[in-house]
Amino acid sequence: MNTSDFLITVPLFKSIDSVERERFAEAVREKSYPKGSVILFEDDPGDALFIVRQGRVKVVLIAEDGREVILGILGVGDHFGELSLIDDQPRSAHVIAMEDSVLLVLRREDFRKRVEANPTVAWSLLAELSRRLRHADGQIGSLVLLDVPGRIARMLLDTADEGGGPLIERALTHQTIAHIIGASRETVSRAMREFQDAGWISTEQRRIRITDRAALQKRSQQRA
Amino acid sequence: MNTSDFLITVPLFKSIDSVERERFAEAVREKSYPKGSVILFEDDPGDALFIVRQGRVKVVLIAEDGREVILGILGVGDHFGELSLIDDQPRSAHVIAMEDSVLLVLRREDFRKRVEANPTVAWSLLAELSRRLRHADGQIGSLVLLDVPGRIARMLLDTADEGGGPLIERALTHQTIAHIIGASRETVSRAMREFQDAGWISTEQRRIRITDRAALQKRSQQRA
DNA sequence: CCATTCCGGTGACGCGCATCACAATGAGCC
DNA sequence: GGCTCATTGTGATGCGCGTCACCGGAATGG
Repeated sequence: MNTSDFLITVPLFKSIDSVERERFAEAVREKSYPKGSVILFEDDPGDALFIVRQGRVKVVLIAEDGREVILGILGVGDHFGELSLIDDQPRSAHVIAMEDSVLLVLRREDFRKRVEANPTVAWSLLAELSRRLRHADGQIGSLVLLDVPGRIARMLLDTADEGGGPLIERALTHQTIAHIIGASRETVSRAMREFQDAGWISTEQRRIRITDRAALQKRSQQRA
Repeated sequence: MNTSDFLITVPLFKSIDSVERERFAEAVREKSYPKGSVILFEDDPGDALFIVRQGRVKVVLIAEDGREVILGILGVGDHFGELSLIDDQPRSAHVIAMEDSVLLVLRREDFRKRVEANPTVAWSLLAELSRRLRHADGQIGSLVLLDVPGRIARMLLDTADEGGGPLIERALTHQTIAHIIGASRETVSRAMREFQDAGWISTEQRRIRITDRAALQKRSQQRA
């Protein structure tokens, strides 16, 4: 698949016509990152937008002692790095490749030119930032108002929703879930086991099936 | 001060000309809210943008048992409610007047029309959402990576920065700080006392002076 | 100016969860 | 297959902080 055809599948650009899409396609460069490599560092000045063409990356904050929080996991069609292009501030987090990945890179100048020529892209961007802001606020709420099992329940429901059904494929490891919800790996293990014993979920290697949505929903709204 | 003159002072509209500003001024309605009243409810459908003309409001999530998190406190010139206008989703949080307040209300249709006529406003909006997203991500990081004293230190530094000096006027109550950083009132009290005893801050009724910025900075980057 | 509500301070107690420490199973690789 | 590294399961221990309880003082408003 060529770059222009790929861009059709990216929500951010779905509203623009083929001529403009071709312009975007010409402006991007493709770059590969092996698993584990750092794509960009927090506090660096940023002058590019990235679009995931292949693979998966995580957006993380890392404390001095090495503990980390995952702010987001991005897959094919997702993009990151716009913030620095919009407000000229340094990168707000690290981005690391979770698998071997291929990214499209769009430099600030090209980005600005293209967005100015396509006002609808600005609107798509607003919609995307709104989505992320809602999600971030929800995370803050979870962290303060829910205990660890509650946060896990919430996350399972969210993941299932965006997956479209009660079956979660390619489930994240307990360690990764722990980094996302702000807990330890061990606590996640124990909570997931309890959910299984309670009959709320069932797991068969890398897959989680939600068998009692109502129970999880209830658990995700209150502390034990 | 008439509405149009007030709008000059609002960052969101600072880039538009006086003719367009007049149009905005004609499109808004003014509304008063007594202290403690709820301006909008989470999950309600939203079809208006609000601009604070007088007073202070808080954006909050509230759990079933009544516990609350404050996502933000907005003062004169700040605005809220854009998310629902952008993505047509329900309100993501409650907004409550912390003091007697006067708000300007701009309905969806007028908002859309005006923004389409003024592309620069879309850019201002993008910048504002970026700011909030960075802040929200920072909050998530704080909640996961820092203990309560660390979060307080961070908040004091942030507040001092936007105040422009080491003196924080009209400081928030311990209870309010607790709601913002996700802690209990008592723990905030004890931590603030420790900061004082350590000589990092000094407080004289409603005012906090940061006397050892470096110490606070260090404390805000690691756990005890 | 008194009464009521708000605010800050401090002790005691208990629990959720991080942390440490291993064991066991599973997955990728030569 | 056998080796290694990633992943999960589970016990023991300790502590940060929420919660409850109660106090004096400041602010507010009728």
